[in-house]
Amino acid sequence: MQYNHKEIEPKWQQYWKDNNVYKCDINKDKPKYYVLDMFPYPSGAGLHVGHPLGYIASDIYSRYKRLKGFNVLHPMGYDAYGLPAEQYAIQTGQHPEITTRQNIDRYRSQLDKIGFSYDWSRQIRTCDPEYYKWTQWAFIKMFNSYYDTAADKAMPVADLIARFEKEGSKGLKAACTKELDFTAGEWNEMDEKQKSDVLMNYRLAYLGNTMVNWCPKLGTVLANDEVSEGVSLRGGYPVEQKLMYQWCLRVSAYAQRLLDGLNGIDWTESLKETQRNWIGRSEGAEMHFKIDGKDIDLEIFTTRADTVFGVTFMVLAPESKYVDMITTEEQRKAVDDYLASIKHKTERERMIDKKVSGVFTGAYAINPLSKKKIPVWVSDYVLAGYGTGAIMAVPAHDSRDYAFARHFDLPVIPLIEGADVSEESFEAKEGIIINSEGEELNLNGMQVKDAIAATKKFIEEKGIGKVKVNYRLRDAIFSRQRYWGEPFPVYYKEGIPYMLDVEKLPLELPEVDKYLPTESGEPPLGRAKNWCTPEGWEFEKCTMPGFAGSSAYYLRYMDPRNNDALVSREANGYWRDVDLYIGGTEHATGHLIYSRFWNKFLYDLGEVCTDEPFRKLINQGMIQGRSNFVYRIKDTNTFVSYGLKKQYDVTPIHVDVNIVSNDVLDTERFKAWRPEFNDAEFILEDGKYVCGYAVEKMSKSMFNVVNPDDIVENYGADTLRLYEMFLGPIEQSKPWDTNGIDGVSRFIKKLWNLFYRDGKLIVTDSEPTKEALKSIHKLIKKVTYDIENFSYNTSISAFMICVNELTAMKCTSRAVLENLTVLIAPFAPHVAEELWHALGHDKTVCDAVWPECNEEYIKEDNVTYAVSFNGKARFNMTVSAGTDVKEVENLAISSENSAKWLEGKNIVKVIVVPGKIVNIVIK
RNA sequence: GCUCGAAUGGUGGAAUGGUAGACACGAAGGACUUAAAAUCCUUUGGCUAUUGCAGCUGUGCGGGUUCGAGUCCCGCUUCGAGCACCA
Repeated sequence: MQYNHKEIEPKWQQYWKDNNVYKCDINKDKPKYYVLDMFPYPSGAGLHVGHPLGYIASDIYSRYKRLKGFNVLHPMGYDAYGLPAEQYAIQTGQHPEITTRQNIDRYRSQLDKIGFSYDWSRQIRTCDPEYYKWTQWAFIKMFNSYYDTAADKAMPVADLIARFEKEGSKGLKAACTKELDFTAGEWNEMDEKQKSDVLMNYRLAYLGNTMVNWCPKLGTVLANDEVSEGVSLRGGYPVEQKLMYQWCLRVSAYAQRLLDGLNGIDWTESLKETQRNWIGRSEGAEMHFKIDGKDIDLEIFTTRADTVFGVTFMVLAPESKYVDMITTEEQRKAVDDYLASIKHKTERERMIDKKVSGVFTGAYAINPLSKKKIPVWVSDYVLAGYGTGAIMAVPAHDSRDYAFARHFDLPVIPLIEGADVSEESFEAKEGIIINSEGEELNLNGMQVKDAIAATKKFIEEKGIGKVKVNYRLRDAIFSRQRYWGEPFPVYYKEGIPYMLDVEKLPLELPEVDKYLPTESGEPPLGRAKNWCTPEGWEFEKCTMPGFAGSSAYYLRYMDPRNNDALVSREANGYWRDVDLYIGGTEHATGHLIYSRFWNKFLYDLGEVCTDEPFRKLINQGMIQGRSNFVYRIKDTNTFVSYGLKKQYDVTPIHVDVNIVSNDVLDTERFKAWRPEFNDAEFILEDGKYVCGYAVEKMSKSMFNVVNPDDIVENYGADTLRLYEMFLGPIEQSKPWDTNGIDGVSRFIKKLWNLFYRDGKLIVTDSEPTKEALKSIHKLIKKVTYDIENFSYNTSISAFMICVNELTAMKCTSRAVLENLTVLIAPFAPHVAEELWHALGHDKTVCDAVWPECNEEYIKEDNVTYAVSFNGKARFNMTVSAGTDVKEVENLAISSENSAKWLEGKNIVKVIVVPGKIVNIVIK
């Protein structure tokens, strides 16, 4: 039998399916292991060769762990809600459900061809009502919870109400939108609406008036992680700031826990760093500056408390509530004009426009330490959303304050010895403090670090301010003015939102006639008929964002068909958390933050048993495209080969990489490719047309998309799997280049030929030779080590070496080849299954046991030392294994080869590294 | 601007502080073949030798630690990623 992937791959895929080989259930006799891929959004373009990279890596690990005796949970599903299907629906009128289902089917057939070991019985789709029931359920739970900052966990809102009834807001420690102050009596006097508004201030899922990223083109709001540099991540449309009444999740309440949790999990340092940046913790102080002549405390946040004596003015964000309160009559018009001038500017325009602008309010504040009067200004360089929306300006030591001071000719007082502030600000946080002596506090002569601490202590004691930690992480805006998403389980009665009973879930997405907003500007759900409770109360018309459905899907896989709980206690107690999670870095500040938040919330509720959902995470690199170019001589239809193009005036044109091999163009197929090239002529070099190349994003427009189906068709799934892993470390981004694939293809054939010659099985029961045992046990050791360290490319190299060795020694021993088959099974499951059965096994190779390395076999008989003089290797010396170190030293010195190096020299010392090197230091 | 990574042949990439370039691609030469494909063998970092065994040099740049540095430390350069009027 010849190796024929077209025959064996469909055969074993069918066998695995028929025998439910990859179905897994709770089995308390085995340790569990949970391997998860980030589930895909099924786009219309199908999979390209880059998508399966992470899936192959996780599949190898799953199969390996199974052979190691673990009960492995390895599921797959689809993140089915998303904008592209909806955009397509708007254009064509086709229901997004239909598009989504078609795309899912396409994905599934592509995935099936690669031979993954998913337990498809656990498949989930986020758009299935039985799935999103639990997304809605979690939302209700969040609505009914608040964050107790004393207990540092989520608690029921019912407890909060009980507390308000007894003692009002006194002494409450809770995450909130703004600090409220009321007595029990006041609370009990409030009507339903007022109470609802107060509670909204604390709920983890709340309705709030927030500045949102509004994208007019998409007709929806977007979360911070869905916007980059003022444009939407999807589509690249401009995004503007708008105040809207929206559902939000109080993610910020979990900021510190999200930060702390990073320390205990096995993620790459760069990914953790990205999350730390995103959470953006900064430790500082909140201070009060009195407004001169008014009973107003201006609250600011600073990380540089030591610089208070250098504050020469203050700045408010244009949106700050203080602006209106303190502006004097004389300045009123100037301030109003300024506010109007920036109001029509979008966030993006504000960012691009780095010109200094601002206006004086007419008011003065009193510096609490120096007691000096300082002017208060308004400027858009201060952000409303961070800190308190007001700053104390220290132009000597902050570049933005410096620019502002220079522009409006405000004083600059240097505070650090030797700092030259004539040209620019001095921002280093070190040096000796000067010019900082007040009536009660003197910082002069201190180091910056000590001065910060001393100032913080002082202001706390005097009640001028308090130490405060600020986070950049904002609450997640949870409403989308879209159709294709989870409906909120919310209805409104007289303007007050109420949650649907959990028993009535899921609240299914209704049908609409069109997927556009209504004429009155309501979201598409405004078109749904009878979108209200039986009593006639209207349902929420927004839907949930993309990250809603992906925030807890890993929990649902544990118990996907449970209709009574997101996941049963039993299933969650057994599977616990994801041991290995593989996916792209692009989710670092989106999904991976929301998921961790969601999980921590469910943990607080006692619904899940682990605080962190993903124990180890690997980011697979992006596969880029490798585009090819042909060079057309201007105004002709003649194409010149790469090496000769300099002699002509040429235009590079993208050419389909599928008609190019090793950068050599198939000219006949090129002519047939497109009508305009039918009569193309070529100027060749060495009889070939050589193309240029470039690394670009893999996309249709670059003609560099390589489809995994084509590779499977031509080379087989096993070759595709091996080659994707052989390309380089999984975490590294790299361009796809099909050229090297022949190498792994040859390897599989060589492996096959160890078992078959002239179509006949040549495996014998003969005793394996010592060399064969050594070769295979070295392989066992190497491959085991490499898989554990996700270094798949080097383990494939080891396979190649071993197969070459066994071929050279004509090894036909069953014992050796059986081990080889099990070792290759995670990488190339089809060929392994075929060979395993050929060796006479009835059961699947998935039930085999991973072989153990026997060190006895790989012990070297002889050990070769590199003998060097002063670190320069000069000759090799072979001694028998186990030779005493002292003896090795003597042999090296007395060797003939040493003679000329030692001539007339003194030996200073001799260093022997066991099994490796002898270095003789001479003088 | 701040933070984190990375830099090794023509290419993808190997190297617990111990003979740098494993493995693979590509290229060159050869064998088999009427021919091609497939397969197999040899060479392949650079330079000098190749009628001589060999020698020198070499992991972005400059220093340092060490008997010994691609690997550790300090200072740069370039590229990539994240954050960014965040006070």
